[in-house]
Amino acid sequence: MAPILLNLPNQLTFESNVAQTLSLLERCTNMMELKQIHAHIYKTGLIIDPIPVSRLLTFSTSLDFGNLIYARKVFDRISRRNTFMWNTMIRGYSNSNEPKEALFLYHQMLCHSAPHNAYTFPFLLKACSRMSALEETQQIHAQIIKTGFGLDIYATNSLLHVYAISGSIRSAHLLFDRLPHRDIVSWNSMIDGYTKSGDIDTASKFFKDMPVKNVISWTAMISGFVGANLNKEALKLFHEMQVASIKPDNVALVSSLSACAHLGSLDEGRWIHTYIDKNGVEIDPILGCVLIDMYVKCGDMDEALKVFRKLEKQSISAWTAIINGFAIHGQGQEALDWFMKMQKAGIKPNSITFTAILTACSHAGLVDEGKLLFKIMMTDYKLNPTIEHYGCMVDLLGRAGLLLEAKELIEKMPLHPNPAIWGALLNACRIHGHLELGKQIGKILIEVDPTHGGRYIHLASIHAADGEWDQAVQVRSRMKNQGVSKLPGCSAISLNGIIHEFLAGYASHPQMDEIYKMWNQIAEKLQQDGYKPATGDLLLDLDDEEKERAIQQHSEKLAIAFGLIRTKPETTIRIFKNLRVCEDCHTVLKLISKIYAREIIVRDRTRFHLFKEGKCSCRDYW
DNA sequence: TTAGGGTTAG
Repeated sequence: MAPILLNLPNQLTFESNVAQTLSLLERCTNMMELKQIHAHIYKTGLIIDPIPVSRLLTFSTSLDFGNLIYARKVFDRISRRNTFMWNTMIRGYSNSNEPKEALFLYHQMLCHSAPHNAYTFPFLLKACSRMSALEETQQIHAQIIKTGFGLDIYATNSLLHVYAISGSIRSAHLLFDRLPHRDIVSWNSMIDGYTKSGDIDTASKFFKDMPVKNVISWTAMISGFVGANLNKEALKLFHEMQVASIKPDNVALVSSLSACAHLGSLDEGRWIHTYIDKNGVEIDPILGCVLIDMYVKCGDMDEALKVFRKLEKQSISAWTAIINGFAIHGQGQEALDWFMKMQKAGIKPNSITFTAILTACSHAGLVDEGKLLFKIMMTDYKLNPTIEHYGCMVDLLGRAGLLLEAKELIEKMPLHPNPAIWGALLNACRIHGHLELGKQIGKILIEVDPTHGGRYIHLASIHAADGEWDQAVQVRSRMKNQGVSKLPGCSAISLNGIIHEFLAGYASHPQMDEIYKMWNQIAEKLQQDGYKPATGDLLLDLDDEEKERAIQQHSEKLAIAFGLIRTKPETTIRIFKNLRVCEDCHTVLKLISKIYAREIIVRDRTRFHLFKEGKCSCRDYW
């Protein structure tokens, strides 16, 4: 380690020693150097001077290079601690993974009758916000008023922020209304609080009403829209932000890229990537990860890999995003290869990496590999499986037809099964025709998830598949009586940067006549190829002709017909669907890829399907 | 000293 003290003269006056030591502390870049300076401070008697000691604390509590344990040892040995020192330690803990310690320290501060200042409360409240500690926040709120800091904008804004994001948005709103002084931070916290409480309308109202907006206000609203799955609104706001001449920073770019990933908007995503390159935006680890994920979810693995290779440092999240990319593209072996590569590069997989690799095994039918990975995750990596991992395993076993094993896993798992777990098992029952078990699980699912329309549809379709039409109709009416609606199937296709959306059975597009005409042509060619509509997925008690008509109006069929009209021969057609592709549409898309010699890429709710020459990349395993 | 970001099963 560099001997930082080498050039320090031996004989110094007290004053010039203070000056030179402070200058050394300013240049200090790591704990080893800091320890040398600390020894020097001790040896030369500077330890009685509060300024160098405070600087020691500031450095050793810093997030990047600090060592909080060391800082605490220094702090505990200081005989006369001033408010700055207490605050520095409280701030250190509030940013650490033991924010509770900040509150303990504050308690000690009170016991020592050390005076507060305006900096004490924001640090303390930061600790509360990290823990969502509402009761403690209320106590500190009282303390703020008692000690006369009730009008301090930093203290009140910090309070507002904790209330807003810790599940007490009403307290935040009350406080906001009573504040004699509000600034942009107060408004931004309200926007963030309302979006995090799921009330996007009130958040929008605050955004609209605020007198001045900065990049944080715009980003809080954009990420609020993304969180509410209103990705189109998020991108619209991103554009409005450019019109308002607000320069997006990394956080704004991350939120907007995330919206592109959800929508599958490759063109928009590319535009943002170009913006990043042109403006020399530094790709930090989060931005890098989201950029990869955007390309992954828009179906462009090659570009995702290019971004990955160009990253200055490949973080665990970047590796995970790539592995997940291969997983959802059904390239199980590549996912496994990258998982090995990652470990060779010295990166230890985390819990999310295992979710990605188990998903890869599940989508590719790699049962033995998945089982082994699930085991070594616990034994070798000491990671406790979460509900997500169990979800992957139930899906992996269920899809492979090992239903009993999947059911056993659910019964034995130490966590309470959630709707997703039952959903995975139900899907397996549907694939493998285990109707009795399917009915049992369908009933359980409706009980645990009564507001989810898809659950009723599932159960009704299983009854229908078993010819129990009365039961199917009963489930449907129960759904109707409960006021639950089904999420309509929606397929989107992007042409020249414009997204065209199609809803199942809903003739909303201006070119609908042309689209139906095209579909009739397609249907004729399909028939010539020996295709018969598979109506098994339909739950309604319709006659066969009606069933055929209903199935012909599935959104992906309308989107493909439109894609064939509007794109040149041989162009790849990309479709994004909000639900799972049905069996009939899957068959049809395979045939169209052969008859029209087109590559068709469909991203459904869970994965990508690449239809080419009459086959699908999922090998009909989805 | 206070406010906004990511990768995760179905």
